[in-house]
Amino acid sequence: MRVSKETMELHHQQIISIASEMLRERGVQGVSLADVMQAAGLTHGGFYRHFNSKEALVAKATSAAFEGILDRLEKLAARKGSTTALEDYVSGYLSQKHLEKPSQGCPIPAFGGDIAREDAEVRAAFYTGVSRLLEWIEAGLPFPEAERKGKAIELLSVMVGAVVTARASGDKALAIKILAHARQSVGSLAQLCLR
Amino acid sequence: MRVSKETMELHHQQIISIASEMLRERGVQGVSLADVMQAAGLTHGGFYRHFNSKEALVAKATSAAFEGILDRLEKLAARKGSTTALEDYVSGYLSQKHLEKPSQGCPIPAFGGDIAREDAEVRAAFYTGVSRLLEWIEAGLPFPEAERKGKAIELLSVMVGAVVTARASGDKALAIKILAHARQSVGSLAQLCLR
DNA sequence: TGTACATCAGTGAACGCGCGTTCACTGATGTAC
DNA sequence: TGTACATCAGTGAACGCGCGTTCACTGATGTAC
Repeated sequence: MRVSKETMELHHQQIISIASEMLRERGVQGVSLADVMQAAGLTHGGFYRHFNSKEALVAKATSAAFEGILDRLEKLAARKGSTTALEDYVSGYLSQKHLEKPSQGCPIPAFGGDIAREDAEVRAAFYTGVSRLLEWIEAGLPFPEAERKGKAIELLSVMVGAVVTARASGDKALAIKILAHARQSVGSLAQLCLR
Repeated sequence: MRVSKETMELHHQQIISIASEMLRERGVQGVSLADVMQAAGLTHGGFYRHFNSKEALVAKATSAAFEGILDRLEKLAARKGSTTALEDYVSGYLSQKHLEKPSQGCPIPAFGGDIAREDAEVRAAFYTGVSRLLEWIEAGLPFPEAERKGKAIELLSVMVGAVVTARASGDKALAIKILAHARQSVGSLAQLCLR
């Protein structure tokens, strides 16, 4: 039966929010519309009142995943300053918690590998997310402006690579070792600056 | 109809080889047994004379992907020396060709993200591959023994992260920029040594 | 403000499709004599 | 070495299942008077 506009908007946001977590846990092909709708307390038939296709949801959920993270990061930077915020971000990124709980974590190691196979809408959403994330990282780097972009890319690469490799290793001991070495590689940001 | 032992063995190897390429192109869930068997010139019904399940094939194909790469790398190191071989490997890894042709490339950025969701047999195959790759990288690093393991992990992390992020960015200009900065970050191995 | 009616969010069954897996069958291969 | 027969790799149809998507229906919501 029909629900109020407010309820519908709530359902809409819940569908996106649940999809954005499931995407990171199971990958694009691992998420089924029936599962998403059930988790939102709805039946799968109603899905097409909210989105034209699964791809459309994946695009929105991808944007939402990046936005959720960037909102948190921007608040953190406003509170602690951009460099301290970046230090916190990096240490959280390379933590065992992030390794084991992809649903709340970075979309790049979680389902970045699926993106090349998706349609233009999804790829554009992912691209925007990656770009904004790089800009936020740049802002926290204590380097002269000319070097920041490059250093931000390097930093993100190490972090993404360490998490992908650690998650994929399938071995807890090796995973922990990989994270520890990545932390060492990234070092304190002050050390990064001296390189 | 029945074929000779030699023919069967040939088919077996073709199935594995084709699966190892498809895995890297489409991910675990994107590969169907019917597609693999058709590409091998067979019908899908015969699959179970070769493997007990799709997972069993994925495990074998994962091992084969790493083995193919490690064989090539070991020959390269024997010919050019382990450090020069490593330089070649790194520059090939961070090339546009590797970006665009995952089917012949490294399994970690290609379907590492899928591995955490697979069964123990597949994870073990992947773990073995990652470990052997790290050992090969170590051997080429001009560092004192104590630092090598860590540096190998750092180097692999940057490379994996750059390729995942570049492929996922969905934007050619950004992808090229990411690879270029990763190349710069890795530097020549001589510079790496001085850090 | 109250009533009559059009709208449409959500339901649940159904669709065609491709998946992994099974199986009766075929006929060349491999083996026992 | 030659023959008779058992084996079994490969075929192609079939299975149950879950997928994305569609649709007739329901009844509360929102609106026009």
